[in-house]
Amino acid sequence: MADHVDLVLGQWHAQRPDLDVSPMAVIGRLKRLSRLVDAELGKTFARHDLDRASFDVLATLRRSAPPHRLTPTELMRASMVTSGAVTQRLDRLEARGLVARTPNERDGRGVVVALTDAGHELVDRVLPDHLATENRLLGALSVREREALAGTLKQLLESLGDQ
Amino acid sequence: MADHVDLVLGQWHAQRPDLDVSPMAVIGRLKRLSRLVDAELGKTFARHDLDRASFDVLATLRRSAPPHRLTPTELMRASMVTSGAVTQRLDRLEARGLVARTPNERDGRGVVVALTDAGHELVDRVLPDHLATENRLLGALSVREREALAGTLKQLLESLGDQ
DNA sequence: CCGAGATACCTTAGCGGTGAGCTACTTTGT
DNA sequence: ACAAAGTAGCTCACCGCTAAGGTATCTCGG
Repeated sequence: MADHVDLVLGQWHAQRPDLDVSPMAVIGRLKRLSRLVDAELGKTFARHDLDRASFDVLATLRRSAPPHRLTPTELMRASMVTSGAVTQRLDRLEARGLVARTPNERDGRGVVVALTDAGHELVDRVLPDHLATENRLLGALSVREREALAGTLKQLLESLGDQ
Repeated sequence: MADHVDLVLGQWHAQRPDLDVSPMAVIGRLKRLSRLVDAELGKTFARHDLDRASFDVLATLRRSAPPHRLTPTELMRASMVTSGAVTQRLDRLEARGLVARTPNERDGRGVVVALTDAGHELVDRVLPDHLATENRLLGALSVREREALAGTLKQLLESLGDQ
């Protein structure tokens, strides 16, 4: 069987046989899969009147130790977006009453973001659905294959200095 | 060793031991790796005064059979973006003289997009640099590991109906 | 204890993408 | 031959993010 990237590799081979395009077999598929997965996960979030960015914040707060409070800087580091993006995400979530900002008592420059009861309930309601979607997306792989894939991806992330 | 996703999985286990969050070991790393790779590839494109979107169009045209002409619809299918995005990408590339739009003689509704000489030269100049970057990003993996990874990703893409 | 530099968060202009909807043209079915 | 449906490409309002820069506060060496 052939996927889109196989076609691309074949085209390159025909047009530029002098180039070694083998890295594209991995990187091209990575990008393509990431896009497809993102779109699918987005559908699940939409069913709960959420988007990826908002869920990202709620989930990061939810999985932190009680009382589920983090600073915007901590949220920024976890989410790989800029500080401006975090500010805007929090503005939206705060307007919906899903998180609350309070002054940081230990640092006059800062604030602390906490899940509200509504935010806590929402993220706990979405989580099982989200995990089911993720599980479905990996349905083609055995448990052993998933573990091997996770290991390889981890190896790559570490080599690129993640965390 | 532990990467960011290992920490996330540990947090979920502590806060919600009832949930099986194992799919995140794959999907979380996929998203994170895709972001890191995108950022690195972007640096290479920036050195050539390009961005990912523009290179995507130029490369798609370049690898198609001579005379390297495609319709906007074909470009849309290859790039996984909407028709509006393709129009805007072509507007930018056309303004820079890297592609040219001509009426489609076979279909009065359509146009045909061709690489100009300048576009052809630019993409051929960027390609080796781009492939070197991709190769460097995969440096942590052996050839055998890369092939296995490509195979697993392909399996997933096919299961999700890619192409 | 003070001044320099670092840090936390926010603001804003600009960018590329989406999604809805438009016009023009082609295809299909009778 | 013609109406209906489909398709090609474009337009535009909106959205979330980035990058640059601002203000307020903290930290730390001298």
